[in-house]
Amino acid sequence: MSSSYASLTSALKQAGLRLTPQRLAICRFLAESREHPTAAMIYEHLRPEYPSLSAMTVYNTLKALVELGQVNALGDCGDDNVHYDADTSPHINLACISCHRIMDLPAPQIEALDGEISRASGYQLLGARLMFYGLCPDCQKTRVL
Amino acid sequence: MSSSYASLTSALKQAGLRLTPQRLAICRFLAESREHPTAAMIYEHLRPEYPSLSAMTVYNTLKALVELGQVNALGDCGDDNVHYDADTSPHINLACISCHRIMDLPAPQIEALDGEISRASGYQLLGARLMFYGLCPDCQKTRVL
DNA sequence: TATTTATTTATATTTATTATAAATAAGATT
DNA sequence: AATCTTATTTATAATAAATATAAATAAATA
Ligand SMILES: [Mn+2]
Ligand SMILES: [Mn+2]
Ligand SMILES: [Zn+2]
Ligand SMILES: [Zn+2]
Repeated sequence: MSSSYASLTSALKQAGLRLTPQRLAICRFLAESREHPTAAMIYEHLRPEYPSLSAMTVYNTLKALVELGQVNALGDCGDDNVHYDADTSPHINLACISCHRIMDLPAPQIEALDGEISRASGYQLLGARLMFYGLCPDCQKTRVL
Repeated sequence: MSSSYASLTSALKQAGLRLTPQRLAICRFLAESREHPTAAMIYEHLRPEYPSLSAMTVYNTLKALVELGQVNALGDCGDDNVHYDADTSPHINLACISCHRIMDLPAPQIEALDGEISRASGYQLLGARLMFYGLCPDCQKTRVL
């Protein structure tokens, strides 16, 4: 389950940032998307509705949300693009190195890990990005490699 | 425990790639390093010994080792640099978002996860990059934020 | 040794992201 | 409401990591 639209927008507001139409649209897309979008994907998706939208605004808003801990930057999944995840709860991201889709898997074990890692390392944990890589069922069929 | 020098070099050899002095030096550094180096770190470290070394050779060798499954590209840890890990066994990488060091934690639970994920998703798993982010004990003391 | 092939190096190019500054919008003040 | 002030957006330029290209070098083969 992704961070809700409400939690994204209220985090921005609490940080003293204005809830502009552009920022609200970016939050809405992040909250509704299940596809771990890149900055470019967000920009292209919103452009029809906001023709004057600039890529800078997308980058700035993503940066703010990441710094507020509302969004994770997952990094690339073989396509050289940084993918973002509005679901910051501990879960496994499963990326296909062929079609570059990223799906989620619930992982109850991970929640338990958190406490153990803190204890073992002395770290103050702030977030996790758990990526497994492989070939999705579809790509296993079609892939020649 | 990192991939050994021997397994890195024999993987290159088996792939039909020549074991040049530059490639051997890169493998040696990867096998001996515990600091999850970036391409730039490898380049700078080897330059005194190999003054003619080109950054392209570092990028090419890393790319080959990643494609052979001998090295993982962990992605950035808040410093906008891709870090590499010659330890491809399932383990947790714990990155400090302040000093950007990455340490390893053994995680027996992770090995069990692998099978469960395959079963649940139908994916053919090829690797994992497990990053936890936080503040290391040192940075918890000094950090103002 | 000569020939072929792989690799390295040097250089140019690409491209995602960041920086900068002007234009615009919003909020506050009178 | 009109003016002032600040935040935000946009357009543009700059940055820098990674990639592509091609000449130079090294290694393997005949
Ligand atoms: Mn996810
Ligand atoms: Mn590691
Ligand atoms: Zn796929
Ligand atoms: Zn630290």
